[in-house]
Amino acid sequence: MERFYLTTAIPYVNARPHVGHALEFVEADVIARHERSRKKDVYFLSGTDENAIKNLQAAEKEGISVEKFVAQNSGAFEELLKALNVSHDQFIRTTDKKHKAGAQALWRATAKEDLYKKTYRGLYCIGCEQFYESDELNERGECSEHPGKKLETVEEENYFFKLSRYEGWLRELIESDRLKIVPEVRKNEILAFIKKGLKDFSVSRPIQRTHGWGVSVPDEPHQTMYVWYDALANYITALGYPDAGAELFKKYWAKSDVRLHVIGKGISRFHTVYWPAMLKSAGLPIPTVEFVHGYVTTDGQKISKTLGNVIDPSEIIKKYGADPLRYYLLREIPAYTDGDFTFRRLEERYNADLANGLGNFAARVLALGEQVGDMAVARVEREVDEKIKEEKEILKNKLEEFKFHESIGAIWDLIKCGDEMVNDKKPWAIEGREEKAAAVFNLVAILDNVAVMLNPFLPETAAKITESIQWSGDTVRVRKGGLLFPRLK
RNA sequence: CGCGGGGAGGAGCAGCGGUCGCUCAUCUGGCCCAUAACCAGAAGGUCGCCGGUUCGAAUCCGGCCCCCGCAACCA
Repeated sequence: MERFYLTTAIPYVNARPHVGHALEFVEADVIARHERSRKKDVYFLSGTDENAIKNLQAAEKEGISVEKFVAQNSGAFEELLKALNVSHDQFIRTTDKKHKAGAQALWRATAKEDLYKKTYRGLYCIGCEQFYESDELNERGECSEHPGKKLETVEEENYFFKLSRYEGWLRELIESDRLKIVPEVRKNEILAFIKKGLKDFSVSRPIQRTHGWGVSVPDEPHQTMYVWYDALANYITALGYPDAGAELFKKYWAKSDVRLHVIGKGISRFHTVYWPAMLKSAGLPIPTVEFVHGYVTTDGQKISKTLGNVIDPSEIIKKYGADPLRYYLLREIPAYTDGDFTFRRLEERYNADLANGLGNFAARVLALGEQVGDMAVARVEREVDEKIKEEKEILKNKLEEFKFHESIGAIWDLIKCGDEMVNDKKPWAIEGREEKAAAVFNLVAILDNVAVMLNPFLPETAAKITESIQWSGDTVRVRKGGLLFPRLK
């Protein structure tokens, strides 16, 4: 059986999840559910990245311990996954002991010549506890967060990773699609970045700055791993790396047919440049595909706390339900670029597509079905059958390219076709019971297939439809349930 | 000259060399199984501006204007 491993990125937990995180979770979930339905052996990982220095500062601001702080926020992410009905198999936290040990093992496995110590010298802001480049500062040479505070020139010794050594290899890897980056725009972006020349990057921080928060460098008690170095490792530590006997690691990393990372555009460099190089250095297989989605803006603006336009996805779910949010993210946000979220648009989509489209089609077919009672299972009309096959093919092909918005569109094309058929055949006016039942049967078949196609996208709704169509031997009976999506307002 | 994306009817998008297409909203007609839903049809655009290539350009080339991202710890 073909093996398929996929992951979401593990978000930072210095704040609660916003609607953008929901986009990535839902997209990854659609892939996972779709591949499972195609009888692939799927393993789906999500989790949280908790070892960043910034968590220390954020926790301090709220006056709680950093452990408690990250646990709280990590919990919020896990709850969001649940509320969205995401079907992940594991949720990893990078503060897990297992993960930390795994990250250290990856460090140890890294080729000796790739890790070296170097002195770093830069402008350091005591307030922010971070380095700044001179062009990031204002005219007086101060950071925007702490005006009036002079930056200090600080010198520290860090470990560096010899990324430069992998320049040619990475370029070939990506150009040849052995590591496939979707969409093309992102592939080109990364190639342009590589062609400019790769610099070695710092992979550790002195413990004075991290206060011991994070994963310590093996045999170097005074150094903490750079948070990205440990974070990226989550994709394999979750599977049991480095334990040689770890079944999951063998199955879903070492010998998997597909290793897919679903990530946002802001972190593509880490995933398509650093991460493959780190794995290569440690002699491990690299990912096969990386899908880079765009960002969700709200009212056309970038989501940011300072703008105060952060939308809490759990609020949307509470008000409209999980499937309507899933639908909006998948249909309204173009898969390859940024998309906008507004409540107005959500309500428009809800009424037009979910209530009037899907919901109403289901209601009229089920009502007709209930009228005729038991229907004989027969071959569906050729025309209908072909239409169903055609739309299923479109759905599958578009999904393989991660074009969620176009993929889900195929289902609505089928619904449209079903609606036309109802108007055209007028089953309610057919006199003979047999003829009437036969006409309705074709409509039920369409609805049934709509449910199957809908399953990866709107699992709750798909299940409701499936429940109301009862197949038993050579007859099928239909039970009209409540409204799938009551119209708003 | 830092890199990239984009400017299309009221809104959002597909098209990327051959009569501007789709969805939503609007109007008219049909239907009455259905959630004032569904079906058919209509109206609405000089495809950012200027110039060029071409028999022919939203589509290719050059210039300009305007938005928006990224620029090595943002999904």
